[in-house]
Amino acid sequence: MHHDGPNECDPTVATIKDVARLAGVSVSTVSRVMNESGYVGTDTRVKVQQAMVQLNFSPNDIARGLVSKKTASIGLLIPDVSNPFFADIARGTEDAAIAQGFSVILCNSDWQMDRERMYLDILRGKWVEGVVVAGSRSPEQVLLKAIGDLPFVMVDRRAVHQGNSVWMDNQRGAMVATEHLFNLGCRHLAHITGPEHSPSGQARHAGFIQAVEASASVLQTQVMQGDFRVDGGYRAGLQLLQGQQRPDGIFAGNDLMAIGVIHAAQFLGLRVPQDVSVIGYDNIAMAQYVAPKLTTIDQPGYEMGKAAFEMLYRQLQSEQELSEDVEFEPTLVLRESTQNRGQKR
Amino acid sequence: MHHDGPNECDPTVATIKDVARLAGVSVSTVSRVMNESGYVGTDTRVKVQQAMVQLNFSPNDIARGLVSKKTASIGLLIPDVSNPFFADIARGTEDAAIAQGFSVILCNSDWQMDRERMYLDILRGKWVEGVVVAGSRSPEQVLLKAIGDLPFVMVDRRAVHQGNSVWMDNQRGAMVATEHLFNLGCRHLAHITGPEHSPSGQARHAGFIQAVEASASVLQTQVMQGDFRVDGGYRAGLQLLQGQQRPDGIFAGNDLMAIGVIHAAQFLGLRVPQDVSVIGYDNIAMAQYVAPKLTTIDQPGYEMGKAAFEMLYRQLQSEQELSEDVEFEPTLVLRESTQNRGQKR
DNA sequence: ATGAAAGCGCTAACAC
DNA sequence: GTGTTAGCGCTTTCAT
Repeated sequence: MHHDGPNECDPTVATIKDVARLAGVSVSTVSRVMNESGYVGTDTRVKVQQAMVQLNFSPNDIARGLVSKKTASIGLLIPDVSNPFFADIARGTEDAAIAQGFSVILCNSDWQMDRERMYLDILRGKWVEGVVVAGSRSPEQVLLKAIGDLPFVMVDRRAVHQGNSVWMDNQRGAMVATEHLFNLGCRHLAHITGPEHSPSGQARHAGFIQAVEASASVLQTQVMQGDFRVDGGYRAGLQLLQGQQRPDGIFAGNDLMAIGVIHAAQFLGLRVPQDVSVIGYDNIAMAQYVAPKLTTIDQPGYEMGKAAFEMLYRQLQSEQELSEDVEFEPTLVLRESTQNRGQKR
Repeated sequence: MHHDGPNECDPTVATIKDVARLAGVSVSTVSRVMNESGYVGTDTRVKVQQAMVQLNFSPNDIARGLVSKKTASIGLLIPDVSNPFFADIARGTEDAAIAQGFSVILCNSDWQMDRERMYLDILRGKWVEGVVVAGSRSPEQVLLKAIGDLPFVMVDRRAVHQGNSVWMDNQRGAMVATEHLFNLGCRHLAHITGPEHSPSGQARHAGFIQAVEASASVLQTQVMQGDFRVDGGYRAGLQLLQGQQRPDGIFAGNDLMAIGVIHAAQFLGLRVPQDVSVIGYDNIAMAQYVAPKLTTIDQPGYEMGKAAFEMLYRQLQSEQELSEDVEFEPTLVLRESTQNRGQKR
């Protein structure tokens, strides 16, 4: 028999059995004291607890999960953690999760549907209790199908059929941005969109259009396709700023592209904001460190991630699938890249 | 009996038993076909596979892990994902992990030892197969004790007693940075350090000192305490630049502080690099978008994270604890924030 | 108040 | 080739 004596210093981890043996009780009693379930005599409890510390016992969550079907872990499916916005979401989600004793499994999909599907399958196999999906650009039906019966909450995108998403009204945020430009006296507005299938990009585009149409004065407008990256903003900015009708106000679909636009302007010898105002979207950390400091619409990634987990957690507790969507307000962050038309400096 | 008929559309997930029943074979046969272990007749294999797809079967990794002691998951213990450097590490680690079918559990410690300890305990309970620890500032002995017998690799810090760390020679990188300043003709050098207990900060400080001492010409030098954040760099920069002996070259312990220094200089009406050259460390994405673009020492977070997982994986395969440390070369990234003393522009 | 025993979903000898 | 059986570490009735 290969029984290790309980006081032997063995390299293998102590199990509930070892504790039981050492304490001279049954495994169920040990189980009771760890879970504080059922009645246990004070003296036995003490004996067991001593045995636990003596053996440096820590329960095997895997075995526990097998029985209870609870793993105290969730999946976080995002396009890319090295994108600051998603990194913030990740941090918010993880903070909220650990506060409830949950762990989060990180999955980077790079916006690819097949990777999302793959991760979802893996997560299911690991019996995560739910999943936070952020920034997906996949068609809703396909995505929902891949999620299957996993409890989930969606971030940065509104799920049409569900009451479980955390989002911002990107359209309204875009309107705020556009109106800001208009209020500054800009009359020739341009917008640089996100990549083609980005829901948030589309919403922002729609907001730009809506704000422009709502405005009384006739405006000239241009729209250019971007990609949410500095380079795309730079290229679009170059084209816009060299065109026949140079815009006096540019709303870039996100901060990265706004930074690209500013570079383009500087390359062309144009001054921001004197010659052209530029506003971004997201309010990434970098926005306050570039020159000129970027005016933008704030998108609170950390809070959104936090809210997402909390929403998921509520779902898990109550067994009811739908709760109320959480909506964040887009707020204008005024900095140096926009200024009143004609204002000197 | 609550047996669900195999063709009934039940909400509960199919198990290996259900597959076995549907295919009319035993569970071990099913197990054999999923694991491609042992002999299975072609016809039986087909039957089983059909049953699997029909039931949309996917094996329960929890149960599997209970038996095999393998969970195909690791922990990633970092201070903060919203720090771009660690986000890059996270991405690199995750990419390398998923390539081997491993999942990574994200843990943010905020540099706090007790959080590190807490996460390590949780990870142990979840039976992760190993852990990648990056950026810790805890005393080595304490940290190693908390890690216990978990296989691990350390990133951004060299473990004294182990042969399992991925790191950069920060001291040498700092020497490169300092020498660059010196070669540019700077004669009054200043260094802004990281927070007190940061190993990388200390190494960079040491490198600065060493480079200065190695230089033949007598130099004036100053060292100021920083905190690795923009604000700390700003404050230190202000003090340095307003002092009696204004430095003509500043080596900031990281890029964030370098950006702070540049802001301080601009606030004081000083030009960078004409009046003072500034060099950072890390080469974060932001470095190329600030004005002037930051000269810095590159630290390849993504590659380091990738290397870390691969090293851990090798360890797990070979059962041997020690392999060779992986060392990355610090490389100078020349941009606009440094220039030859006296050079006009 | 405590123990015995069944079983979570799967793997791995060991039989046949 | 395929089935039987005994666990993995734990929870949970059900007795006692």
